[in-house]
Amino acid sequence: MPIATDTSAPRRTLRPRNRRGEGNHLRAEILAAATDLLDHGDERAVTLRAVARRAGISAPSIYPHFAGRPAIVLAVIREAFADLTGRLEAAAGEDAPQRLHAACRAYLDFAAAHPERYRAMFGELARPVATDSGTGRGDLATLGADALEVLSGALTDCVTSGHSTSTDPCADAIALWLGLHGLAHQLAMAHSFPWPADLVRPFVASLSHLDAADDPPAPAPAPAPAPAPAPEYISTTLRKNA
Amino acid sequence: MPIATDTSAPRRTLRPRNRRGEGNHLRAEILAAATDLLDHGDERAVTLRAVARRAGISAPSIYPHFAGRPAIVLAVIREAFADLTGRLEAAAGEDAPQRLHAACRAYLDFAAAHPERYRAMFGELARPVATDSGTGRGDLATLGADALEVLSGALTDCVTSGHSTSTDPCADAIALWLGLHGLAHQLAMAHSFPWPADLVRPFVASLSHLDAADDPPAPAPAPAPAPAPAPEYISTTLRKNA
DNA sequence: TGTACATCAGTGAACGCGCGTTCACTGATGTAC
DNA sequence: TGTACATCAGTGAACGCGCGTTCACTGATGTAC
Repeated sequence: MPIATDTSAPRRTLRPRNRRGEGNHLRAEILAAATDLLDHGDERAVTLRAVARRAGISAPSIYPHFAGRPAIVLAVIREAFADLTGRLEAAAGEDAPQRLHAACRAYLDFAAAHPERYRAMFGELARPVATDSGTGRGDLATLGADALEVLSGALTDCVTSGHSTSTDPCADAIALWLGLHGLAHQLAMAHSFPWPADLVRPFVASLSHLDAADDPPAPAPAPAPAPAPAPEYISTTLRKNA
Repeated sequence: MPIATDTSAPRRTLRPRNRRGEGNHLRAEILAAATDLLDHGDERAVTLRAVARRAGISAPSIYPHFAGRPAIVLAVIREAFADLTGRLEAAAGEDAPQRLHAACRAYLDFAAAHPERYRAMFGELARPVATDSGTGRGDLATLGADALEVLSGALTDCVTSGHSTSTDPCADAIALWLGLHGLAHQLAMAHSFPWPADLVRPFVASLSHLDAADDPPAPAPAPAPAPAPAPEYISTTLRKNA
């Protein structure tokens, strides 16, 4: 069996070449092709040649725009973090708790909509920076911080407006994000979304120490809320311990 | 630049062949070699030929023991889940809350000790089962459930023994595991461990609704506990919002 | 006890493949004169 | 306005590599007689 399996796309179209002076348009197309490959496969599918095929260009045409394969992946990740941060900032609500909830949902929606992308983002963040130094991976941490800061700020707003009883918003912001990350990773794993909203809401509320009065009453506060679309190894355990 | 970078191990030793009838000993050695490669690189480093090199055998010698590369990875993951479950079950304590805390620490220690392994475990769990059906990936979910059930059971014990005020241990077991997973993933990313224990403890206690009286007093309950070894994008955010 | 033989454990060479990267090139297009 | 030219955008062929997998094989070892 050959290594790659995507032999179905020999060349998408006879792509018209950019006009003189607009060569950098190709950079965005390469990035889009790489993101597409990541979303519909996994990180291993993002090879230089596969990206070139997807973009409808020859492989060497990538080099004027990216130093090589790692540079492409890095750019995809960087763009994804910027996208995530933008979505978090765009989350709106009438008051601070609603804004916090909206931001959390935006975070989880992002992970659910682009599971492999989300995994790759934090996977790349995970690698020790020393692997290939000097390629500008340091600012990935900054990008992660930008996204996290939005959440952290929303929680702080809840505290200052009196909607959260958190006595240590500093630590609770960490806890909230850790919880969201666990949940998001879980959402990225379980391809059966949408996830029931009544799992997310109390989870966020609990970690944020939000007043229960701020929450709309849950549709069914039964002891066993029957998490139907949950992945097997969650629902199995629940059934055993319920 | 070539694809793989590990050219430093042409052949470890002239490995003596197993005696007649003991050929299946090699299976364990192959598994150990693959696990070793995973721990010291990433999942992409686990190629069939690299495993063979590490094990000191020729590449075709793997086939009597494993159907191919995916089968090796799958076996590594399966073994890792069994290992994790065993560690959780071995966690001891004088009462239910201590057992729960010990299990949580064992969980996090596992992730911190074998970051790439931990990531690969849940990464493999994440892939849709339909990718290569019939290769026995279904029971991965069962393995995940086994590990989770230990945690879930420990939390239930806390409730029945009156140490947890959780009114919905079913949902809280999910929340606890999600939080742990987020924390574990974070630990797997931040290579600077040991993580401060006073971050984990309140986190677990909060998610488990443990009575505060059960906890030993924190060493320094200052508002800003100065999470020194935290990864940059956490500590940065904290500093900004502190 | 000796010997032929079946089986086991593992090897070495070879295959075709996709990969990353290089090199010299081609044709279009804007610009200087 | 016309024309030579520099530059730009991108190509096609080729390289050496490691990969997964196959095939026929080799030598040791236990076993039947």
